[in-house]
Amino acid sequence: MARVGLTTERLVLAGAELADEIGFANVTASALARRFDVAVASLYAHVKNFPELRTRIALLALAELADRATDALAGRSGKDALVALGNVYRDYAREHPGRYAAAHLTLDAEAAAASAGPQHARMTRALLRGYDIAEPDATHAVRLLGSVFHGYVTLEAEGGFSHSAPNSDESWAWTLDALDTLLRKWSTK
Amino acid sequence: MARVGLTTERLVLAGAELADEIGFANVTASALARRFDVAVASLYAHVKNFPELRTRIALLALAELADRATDALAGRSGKDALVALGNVYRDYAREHPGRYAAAHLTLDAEAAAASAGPQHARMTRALLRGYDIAEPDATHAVRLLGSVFHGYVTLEAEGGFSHSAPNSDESWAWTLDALDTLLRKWSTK
DNA sequence: CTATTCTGCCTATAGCTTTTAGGTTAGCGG
DNA sequence: CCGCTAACCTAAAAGCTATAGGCAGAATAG
Repeated sequence: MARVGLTTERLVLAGAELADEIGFANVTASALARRFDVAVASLYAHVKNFPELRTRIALLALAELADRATDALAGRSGKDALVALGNVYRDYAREHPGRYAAAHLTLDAEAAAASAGPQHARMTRALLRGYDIAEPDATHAVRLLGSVFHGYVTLEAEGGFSHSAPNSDESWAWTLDALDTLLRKWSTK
Repeated sequence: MARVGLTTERLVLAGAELADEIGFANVTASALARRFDVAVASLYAHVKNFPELRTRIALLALAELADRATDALAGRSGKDALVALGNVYRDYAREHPGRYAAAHLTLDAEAAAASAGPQHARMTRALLRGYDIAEPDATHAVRLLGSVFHGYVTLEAEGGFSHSAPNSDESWAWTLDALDTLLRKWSTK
């Protein structure tokens, strides 16, 4: 029988695409098998079990996000960097809703440590250097930025901002503006 | 055979409790049937199907949250009200993680309209009256507050803020402080 | 170029879940 | 006490995860 050439990587990537199409919660081993036109049991040669596949998709998403964030921050600082980083998360969530959801799968300790998660915190902290904020305010600010980015993006995805004027792009710009003034206010400069 | 006395309400309530114990995603019709020591098929006399049960749990959570928010806002204004409302969401999410997750289930249009969702937006808007912010800034601010509250609470639940000093309570207080100064700055007063 | 080994994918199977169809019986209204 | 409603049942179909073991295509050794 024609071999399809499955590998763990291809499975994870296909799972990520499937997540974007039908939602991360609906990514099932059988759906994945159907997509490769392969028996479900064949997948188990490449992934230990289904939860493992899900965390691998999460790790992929976190890594892709970290790549984009690294690019976006290169050569920028201050509000420029703030806007760029915020847009990385928002754009990624809109282009790849399933992957974005996967990125917020709760990982066990080892997986979390091996993931690009800590890198995200470091990048946000790096962004704050442009505002010159001392500890412990810097940590608080990292958490605030993470909360706003994640909260805005998920509420937007739920459709929370689409039912009334003004449109979401305006609120997003306003929000980034507000964060910038807030951070400048806390600056020790 | 001894009748247990199932009703839709009891099922939904038990589902909500189950969600808090094992996670909203793990609330299954069979788990619910086991909890009542009843055959699974018996549930279908009280709920049309499983998705309906999930949305009913979501509606319950949204209503409970709205109740708490109403109480919290009564007689308060300004930063006092801001802190009270924020704490409603954070405390609810920590006491009832499964219900909180349920509250962010994406509902179809009719269910969403019939839910307490819009009420939450109205309450946040009411809170802003203490800051006297004109449109369209008020709408932007409603969305910002929603984003911060939801984002902070979910990142905290994921364990994102528990791995390093300062502890989460301090960041939360700092965040509410920051929001207050931000809103006062935008005040037209 | 053949023989052997490895392994990618298979079928079969078991246990769990959701959902439908239809039967039985408890317990109330008359 | 009779009968009706509805609460709960068993049976069964269909889909999902996971394990075990088999076959044949591909890589490798000689």
